[in-house]
Amino acid sequence: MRISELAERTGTTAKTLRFYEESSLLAEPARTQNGYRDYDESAIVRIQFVQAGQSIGLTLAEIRNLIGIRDGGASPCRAATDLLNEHLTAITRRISELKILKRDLIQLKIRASTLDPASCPPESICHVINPRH
Amino acid sequence: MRISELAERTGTTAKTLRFYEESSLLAEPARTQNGYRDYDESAIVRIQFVQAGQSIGLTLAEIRNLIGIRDGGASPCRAATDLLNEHLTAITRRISELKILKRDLIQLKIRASTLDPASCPPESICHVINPRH
DNA sequence: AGATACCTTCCCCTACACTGGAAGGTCAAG
DNA sequence: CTTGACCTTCCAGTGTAGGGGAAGGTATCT
Repeated sequence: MRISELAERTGTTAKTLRFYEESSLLAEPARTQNGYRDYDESAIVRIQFVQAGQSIGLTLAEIRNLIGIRDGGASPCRAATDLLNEHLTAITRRISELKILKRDLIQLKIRASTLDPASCPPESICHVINPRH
Repeated sequence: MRISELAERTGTTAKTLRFYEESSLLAEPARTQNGYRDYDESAIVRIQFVQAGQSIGLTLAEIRNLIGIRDGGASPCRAATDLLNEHLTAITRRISELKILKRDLIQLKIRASTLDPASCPPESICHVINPRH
């Protein structure tokens, strides 16, 4: 199949598929006589793997790494599990950072409602944002 | 004071201060005879405002916008409050996205523990990540 | 023969907040 | 007189995941 059919069947664009190939996420396909890329069905599975990885927050570099392990003949399942754990830790940390930030923003809002804009000293730009002044 | 002193007193770098000036976050300071930047104390307050904005998650573009309103003669307090509300909404949404992602990752981990890496079909790259296969 | 809908490679652009480094000027100490 | 620590401007690169568009080739329909 040609590139735009593959793009349509995987819900992406031809541009993205060329980019994936360039990024070693997708093997170079066969070419027809006239130089067009000619994919077989296995390309679909490969792209779905990339998409599955992205949907759980893996970067293309991490996905490429897993593909590399598989292409090296080994099973990437262990590496994948490690990645999962890393991401879980990072996400958990990120969630608590965001919760703290959210609390701070709410505090700032409460404080802002007690302040009079007219009394905001120009040199501090804005006393809502800059509570030091 | 010279640029490296200002950098030290605000916990940043000379490079960053030049970048802020270039980005219209910091007014062009006076220059000494030899062309060195010569800051007065007001620069410190300005930089603290930028840092206060950053610490609550504002982008430099948003901070520049608030500064622009102040420099236009108005009080940016209203705009700042609007920004606060926007960010609150975005952060709240982001937190729930991350929570969903976290649940998904945990599900994937549980599933992974029931799978045998040896039985992972090579064409699906990794059955931990790609549950379709 | 011409329109159109594909396809190819190539290079640059996006946002974000800086950071690195080159090439050169200035100043005080030893 | 030179060393070292500053300072200046300017250009380019970082990482992420593509997107825009040019210039040109190809296949099909009418």
